[in-house]
Amino acid sequence: MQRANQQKRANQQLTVLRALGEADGPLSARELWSRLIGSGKSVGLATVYRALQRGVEDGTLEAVEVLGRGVRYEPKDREHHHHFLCSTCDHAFDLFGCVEGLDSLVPDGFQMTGHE
Amino acid sequence: MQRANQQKRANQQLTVLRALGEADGPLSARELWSRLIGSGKSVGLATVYRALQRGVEDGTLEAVEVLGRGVRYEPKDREHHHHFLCSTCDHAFDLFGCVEGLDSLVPDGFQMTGHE
DNA sequence: AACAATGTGAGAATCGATTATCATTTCTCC
DNA sequence: GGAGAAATGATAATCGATTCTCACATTGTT
Repeated sequence: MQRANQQKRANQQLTVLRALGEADGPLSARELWSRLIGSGKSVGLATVYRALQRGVEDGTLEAVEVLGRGVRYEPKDREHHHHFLCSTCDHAFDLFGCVEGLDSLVPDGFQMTGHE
Repeated sequence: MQRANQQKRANQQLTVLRALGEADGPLSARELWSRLIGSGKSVGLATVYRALQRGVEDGTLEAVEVLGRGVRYEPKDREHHHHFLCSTCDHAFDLFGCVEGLDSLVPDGFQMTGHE
């Protein structure tokens, strides 16, 4: 029996999603996991993946691609925005607002359904 | 000794780079390889990787990231442009021209060095 | 031709990211 | 409190992409 030095572990999913919601940009599964561990929360990487996966399934989260750094996740309730990657700290941040002139670039025969 | 049914194989690197140059957009190593094989050219996947790698090293090629589809390569001599992914055929095409209004989105404290 | 340097192909090995497995633990509902 | 469902963590397995290895082919040089 050992429990004393083991912190209470309940509904880790919420813990995970909450941490993601507090981030200033999209996080990868591993980044999110690191933050959790770093802040003293004890969760397994697998649980983080599960939480993210469900989040995407039920539409709470959105998976976005940040350049060559793989998939990252963020709450879907944020308004339309983009991201930028800081070349100094290598972290992806939210970038609110949007560019213009995209429509005019679309070649004939194609129809734009969205942009990232 | 077997040679008859084996096509002449010389400077495959050139064959690879030429094929890439004829593409209408950036190609991944595998895509490029498939095209070569498909068009009757016999090259090894490893050779394609080597050709791309050297191309990037000597500045002939540029590695670009296309959404969640991994790294793709294209000749570096093409003027500044972007890409779009056809959701029907799942192929990445070149998109000439550029968007506007990016500068104004950059938060204070950051400096934009480029965009993709 | 002979030798050394380089190029090539096929497949094994590696590397990261993600998923699957399974023994436990926690929850939910009676 | 107890039974079964769901959640969790540790780690093995998987999957793709890329790199490595190595025997052999090709080219370049005398």
